[in-house]
Amino acid sequence: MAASELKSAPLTRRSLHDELVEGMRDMIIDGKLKPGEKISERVLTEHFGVSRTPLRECLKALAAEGLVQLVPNRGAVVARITEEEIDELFPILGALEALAGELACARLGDADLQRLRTLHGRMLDHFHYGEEGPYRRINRQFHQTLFDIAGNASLSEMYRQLLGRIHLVRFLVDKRETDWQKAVDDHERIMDALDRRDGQRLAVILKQHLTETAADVSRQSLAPTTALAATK
Amino acid sequence: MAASELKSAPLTRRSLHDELVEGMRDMIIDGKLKPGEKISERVLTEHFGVSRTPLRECLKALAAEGLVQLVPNRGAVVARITEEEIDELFPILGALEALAGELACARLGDADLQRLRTLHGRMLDHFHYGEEGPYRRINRQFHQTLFDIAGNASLSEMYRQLLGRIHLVRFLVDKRETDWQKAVDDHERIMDALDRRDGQRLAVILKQHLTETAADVSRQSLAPTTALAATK
DNA sequence: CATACAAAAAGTGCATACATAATTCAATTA
DNA sequence: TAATTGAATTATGTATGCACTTTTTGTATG
Repeated sequence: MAASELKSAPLTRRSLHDELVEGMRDMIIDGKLKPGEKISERVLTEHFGVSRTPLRECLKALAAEGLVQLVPNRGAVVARITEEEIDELFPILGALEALAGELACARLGDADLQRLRTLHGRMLDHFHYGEEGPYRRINRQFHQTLFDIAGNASLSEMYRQLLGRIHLVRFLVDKRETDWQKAVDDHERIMDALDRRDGQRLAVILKQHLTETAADVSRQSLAPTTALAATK
Repeated sequence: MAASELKSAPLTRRSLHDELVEGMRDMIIDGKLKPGEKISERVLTEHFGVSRTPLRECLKALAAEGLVQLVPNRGAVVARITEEEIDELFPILGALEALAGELACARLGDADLQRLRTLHGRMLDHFHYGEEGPYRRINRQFHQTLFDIAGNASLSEMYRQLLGRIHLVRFLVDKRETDWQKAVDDHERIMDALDRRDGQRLAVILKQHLTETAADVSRQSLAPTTALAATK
């Protein structure tokens, strides 16, 4: 309409509610709020310096996203992921990754391939030096890049959302080196399929890759899950 | 308000916000609120007989679900689906269906198979009599049953959510008989794969089935989309 | 000492009130 | 008459208040 000649930065004025969603999401993903933990409206309104209204709106949105669980008349708790849910979510993640891989292959440019190769190389380095944190960071980046290349924004968004829920297990998981080795092997095969631009094969590998990860996670997460529940 | 002496049904006391989400979802899916249409808080609070607070909470949730679009300082509108989004969503739906088919095949009991056969038969009948509405109803039921059999609640929920968004195009689509014939052929192949309990094949067919549907829809939806935008 | 009960405290759910941004519409001017 | 401006209206965004539910705590009782 009218004066759409936005001066310097009038854009930043997002709604309070939106910033809260992002802030809360980060707090949950970063583990400042742990799965199963009660979400006190009073504490959080003070922390963010807002009133209850936008905070509660934010909680509804996060609940729809699956990061928060609302209990009638008893407020909200950070969603706690169960073993069943893990078993459910990983196959879905696998299907989405497979699709992303297929789409990415179909649009894969030389520059894209180079970018993935670089990331893969850095992952290998971190693996050989046993640097698990950095490895995982680059790993996430690799998969994210694959989705970016796929060029399906809705798919990326679903992936991000699912990953957020699944990362709730990260407090419970202690990946062993044997599994790590297998993951690295998988990534070799992923790169190979990418090099050949074989979307079908890539899809199969990615799906299988995720299935293995699922088996790995759910095997280890059972006991700590219940332990956390008891945490005051 | 007042006398909440719910003797017989004490369980039903869900939060007001929850009921609103359901009500609004129905209104959108049923087309009482059309894509692109402005959502007036005043009108809806009067319609549902609630205050703005729970209604606004409900809108945040629906926005997270993708059925509503929030415009800062300008309220909410029913999400309008674009051609790009359709092209993005159908492959995702295809991937989810493929996964569901695979999982369902692995758990398929004789009773399940019988149930699907019955539904398939009814679909064929409706097709031969040219009853498109009933055909689609049973068709939805068929696919829903497939997801039920798959036994992955998270997958079903994602399917339901995606379908909600995709159904926003239903005001725009006018499926032709040729396409319908192809869909029916696909369903024959789907039943065949189910009979053989061949999950791999079923996955491929379902995925392809959805891809065809996507091509069908997006071809016809372009013009009416913009037309609707102008609707007062 | 454990249990049961009741009153108080705290917390949630919803409604209302206030502040601010967007829209409308009439009056003024070119 | 068309365009523009600015007050008035309307709507949204946030804060606060009230009613009701849940939880806690203190007290009495077995």
